[in-house]
Amino acid sequence: MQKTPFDLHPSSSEKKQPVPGQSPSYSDKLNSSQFEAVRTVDGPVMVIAGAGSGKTRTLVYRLAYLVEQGIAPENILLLTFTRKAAREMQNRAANLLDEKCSRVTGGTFHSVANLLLRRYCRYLDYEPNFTILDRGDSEGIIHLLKSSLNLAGSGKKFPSKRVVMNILSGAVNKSMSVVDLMEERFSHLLEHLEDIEKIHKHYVKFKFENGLMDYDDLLVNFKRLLAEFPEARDAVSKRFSHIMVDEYQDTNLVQAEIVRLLAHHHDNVMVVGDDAQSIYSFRGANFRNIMDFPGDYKGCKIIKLEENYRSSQAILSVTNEIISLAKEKYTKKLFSRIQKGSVPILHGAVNEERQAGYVAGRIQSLHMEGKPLREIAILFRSGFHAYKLELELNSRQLPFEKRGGQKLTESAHMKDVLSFLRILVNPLDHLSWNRILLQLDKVGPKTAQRILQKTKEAEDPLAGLKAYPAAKSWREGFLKLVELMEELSQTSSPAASFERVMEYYEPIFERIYHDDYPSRRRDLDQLKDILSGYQDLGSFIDDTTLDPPDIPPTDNGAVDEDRLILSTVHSAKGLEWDTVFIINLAKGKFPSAHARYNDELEEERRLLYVAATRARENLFFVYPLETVGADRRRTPAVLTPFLADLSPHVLQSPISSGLRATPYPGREKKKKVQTSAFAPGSIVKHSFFGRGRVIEASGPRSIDVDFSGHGIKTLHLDFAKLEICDS
DNA sequence: CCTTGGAGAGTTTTT
DNA sequence: CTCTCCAAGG
Repeated sequence: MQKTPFDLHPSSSEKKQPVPGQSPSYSDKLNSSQFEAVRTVDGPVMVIAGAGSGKTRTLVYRLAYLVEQGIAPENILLLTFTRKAAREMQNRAANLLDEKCSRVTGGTFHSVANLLLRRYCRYLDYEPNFTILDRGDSEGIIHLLKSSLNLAGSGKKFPSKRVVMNILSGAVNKSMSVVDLMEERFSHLLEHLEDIEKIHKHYVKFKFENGLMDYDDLLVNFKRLLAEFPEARDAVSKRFSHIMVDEYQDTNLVQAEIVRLLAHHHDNVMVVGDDAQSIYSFRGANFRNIMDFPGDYKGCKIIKLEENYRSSQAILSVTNEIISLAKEKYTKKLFSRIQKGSVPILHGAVNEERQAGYVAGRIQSLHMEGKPLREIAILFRSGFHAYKLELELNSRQLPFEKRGGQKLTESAHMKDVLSFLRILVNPLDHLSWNRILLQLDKVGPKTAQRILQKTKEAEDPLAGLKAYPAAKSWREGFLKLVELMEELSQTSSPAASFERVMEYYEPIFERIYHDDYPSRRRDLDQLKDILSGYQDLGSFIDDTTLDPPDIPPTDNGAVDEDRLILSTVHSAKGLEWDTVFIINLAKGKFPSAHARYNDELEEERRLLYVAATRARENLFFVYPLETVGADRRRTPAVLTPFLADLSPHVLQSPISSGLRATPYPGREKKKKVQTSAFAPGSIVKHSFFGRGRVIEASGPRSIDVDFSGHGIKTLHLDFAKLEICDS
């Protein structure tokens, strides 16, 4: 695994001269807006870059341009959404100009925060060997706290660790207090407010005492470092004279503040983004950041990129319509000069099996016409939506690769192994210790806690562990563990440690996962391969949480096999294919049934926009007319409202296939409820909020309703299940 | 206090 | 389906 160089104190004797003769001819390769963005070196710039408008190209050329202007690559900071994106841009800039470009500091906010915190965290009373927690780890701590605080009782319907984490993390990412967030989004759980606050307090304490940081801490602590310790801020911010931020619409408030602090001395910041593609608000992303940028940076230059170089005009006609119904946006209209390709197709299949059959069939004919499979993608809202399709593709022997969803290091057996390695780096990590102790037969949560309590009191943890009076029933296993830990403290190379851990873990592994350990073993082998690329255990551990590898496709030895891509829309961001299928475009699936509030539905709309703008030539919208719920009950499905009202000419809808359940004439405006049906003051009933009183129409298709106990909600008539009650 | 089996529930998206 | 929770047995 190629690591990004990140030396904070580079030898300052770096040559800063442009390489003659190698300069790319910028103005030939860029349109005028792009060129303008590239050559603006100093001062704040905001680039509003529509989908496919050459955003990455602009960033890459600007990177090269800055270096050519004599700015040392080490002084440039490139913040991107994924580490892969950063790497790609660095490489492309290096190809364009000079190898030096790959020495630019690049990565996600989280990875950059991590690298700097490793160096400066002593200001915050953290030791530099802190461990980063992933989502599952955080929930594990919540679970421990729930039991130790006696909140897990059977009678109490206390929210699950997952929900608790949603609340705690949501509060950080939205820069809100727990109370405020709960009142706004979790009002049905307000009765547990006190206990949740209590868990919160202990959670923060636990992390601090054990040298742990979760994803949110990386950002928050980084911000604190910059805001509260001028010495550290000056050191860091002087280091980066020029900052570029990609996907700015998906940053949250904390991240925006980090940028503000980093640019404190010079304001040399370029942010690039597209408000229409903001799809991470569940993680606290706030496209207000992009709206507010010009106000926060005096003299900001705004540049819009509106020419699309990716998709045919036929595709853009649909996507422009989809997004035109959005509530709030920077107005821009994308256009394209690409005329090839046909009008996008809307297809309703009788059920999900037929939907899968339709997609697979279409793909087979495209493939037969000579289209490589890797140029075709199938996109969906959630990972499990592709389940039936995967079966179908398997039975037709169409090779595919699924992206998004479960990560390699998220499964239990992987966490088991990683726990040992984590402890080697950070012996205070009691979450990992706990996990290891629970692997012992006859040791459960209570015993594990007692052992840990003793170790904590001891001066030397390992000696403390060794001295613990083990009960007969589990003594044997315990001694093996002690032996392992003693030996591990002697080993030096990560690979050797791993070997030794596996030797110990193997029998435990087979006992714990006796049902299916053979299939899990593949993952462990995979982990070994990845580890072999590292010299330093610490950075390996970091990467398993900051850049967790996807579960690799199960190919039969063929490395470069031509494969279809199956992906969630989120994971497809920034990518493009000749042909794109978007499946399960039915109400309750896309938009997700979880999106209830108006702003959540707006985000679902943008999500569909992102999905559709991935296509270059061919675009298929597919939906089933019937779905099967969790209880195997078949329920009729309806086309997603985002596509229901588009102009007839932008979509091709093959009625001839005879699959359209509701014939056109019948489904005119008649079925749609108008806002006028809800007079202010009338009483309505909502499936989730109960009874409420209508206040007013807040938009063409939405009304504000006051629900006792839930407050005032804005409801969209196309989505909300509302009944009018006689008052 | 631990294990185990069975029933139940709840399923987004990612760093 | 897959985790999670619970109750009974050891």
